[in-house]
Amino acid sequence: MTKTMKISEAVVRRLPVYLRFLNELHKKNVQTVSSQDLGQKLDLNPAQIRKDLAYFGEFGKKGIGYDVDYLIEKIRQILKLDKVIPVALVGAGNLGRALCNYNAYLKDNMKIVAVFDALSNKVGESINNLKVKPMQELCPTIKELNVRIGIITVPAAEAQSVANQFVESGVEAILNFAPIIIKVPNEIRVHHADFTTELQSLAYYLD
Amino acid sequence: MTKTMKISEAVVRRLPVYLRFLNELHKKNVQTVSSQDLGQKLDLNPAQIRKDLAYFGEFGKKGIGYDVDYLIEKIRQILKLDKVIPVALVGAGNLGRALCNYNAYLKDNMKIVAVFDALSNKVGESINNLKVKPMQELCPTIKELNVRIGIITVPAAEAQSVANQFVESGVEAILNFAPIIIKVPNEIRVHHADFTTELQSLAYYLD
DNA sequence: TAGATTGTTAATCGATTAACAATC
DNA sequence: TAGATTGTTAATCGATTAACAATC
Repeated sequence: MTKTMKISEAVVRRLPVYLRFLNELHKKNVQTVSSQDLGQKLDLNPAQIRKDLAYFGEFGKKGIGYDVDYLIEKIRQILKLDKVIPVALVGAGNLGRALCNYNAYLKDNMKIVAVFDALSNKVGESINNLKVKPMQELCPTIKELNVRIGIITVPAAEAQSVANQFVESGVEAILNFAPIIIKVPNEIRVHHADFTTELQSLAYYLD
Repeated sequence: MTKTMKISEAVVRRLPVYLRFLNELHKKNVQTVSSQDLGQKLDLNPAQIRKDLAYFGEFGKKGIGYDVDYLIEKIRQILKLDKVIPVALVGAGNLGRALCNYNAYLKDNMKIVAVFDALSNKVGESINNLKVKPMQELCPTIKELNVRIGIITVPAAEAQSVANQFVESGVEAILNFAPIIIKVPNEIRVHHADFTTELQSLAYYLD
């Protein structure tokens, strides 16, 4: 079924979750896993997991399940994590620093290769072996390092301007942590990762 | 339509987005807003916005739109943000510190009132006027301060244990930043805010 | 009154789940 | 062979969007 076909966002968002758990199984030397097992651990319906994977190919064996290592390889390919993806981050505040230091965890081929900040007292600081650069260097650096994804961790007031600069520099996708909806051309993908929204929607479920 | 009725998660997640934008309008002294305006700014269908709000009451005026201040008040009530909600955080690493310092932004009545860490060298540190406490004090402190929401910013390996302690202490909802699915009793609400997942699903959309 | 915009019903669209033949 | 589990179709469920009468 590897045809061209719009895969729903919900499916795409589950793939990294599968990948993460498969990586754990790999570390534990588990060879094989069934959709049943996966579903139980990830709180998902097994049929859904099988269907998700089947959009991209026939990765399992009937009566057996999925080979862990093979499935890891396949999901990495699907998510384009089979080669290193250079990422840039703007906003060397607390959150930005946290994400940079997480770099180690971003093993699956995501690598923050440049950090920028508008404040001159931040510029030149070292974060996880990266020197913070001034905003003027954003565009040339992004082009030079072939950065494909941009992360925004600046205050809301500056987020749109940073997004514009990312777009002009040729970034293809943006992860925005600022609490504001940023507008970009259709061909650029934006994900919003705003934890105040997350926290406030949690409050609804309090008794 | 203020009946008891299961409101879908998708609806609840949009409410904080509305609230945030309405707060902006309020600051600009805008009196009234239509679902049309809202939809355009937030990239949502106007009909959807009207429907979302209509689950909770009749907040608009036909031919006019919604009174900004009144709608803010109503959404705050719906999200239970009309009184202060005490929040606790475990894990005083980079991410934890970032969230604590964000406290200022959490104006809408979410307040981090306690921070914990398992490492003795972290304990006693001051973050945003809060002293980091050792894990043994988690349960008594949470009960004393009536903490209702817990935030987890520890490594994946410790996240489940922290969640268990939150649950035992009487926390009602958890926001988990650790890259692992944590298991809790049904009556506890958990939201996962894992940015590696977010970043990896972005990669899918690269050309 | 004419124009605008809500609240709500009906229509559409899409995603999840159940069921089962195929097969390891 | 008997048991397990996939891939996939069909059934269900739920969410989004369109349309429009009500009304400010």
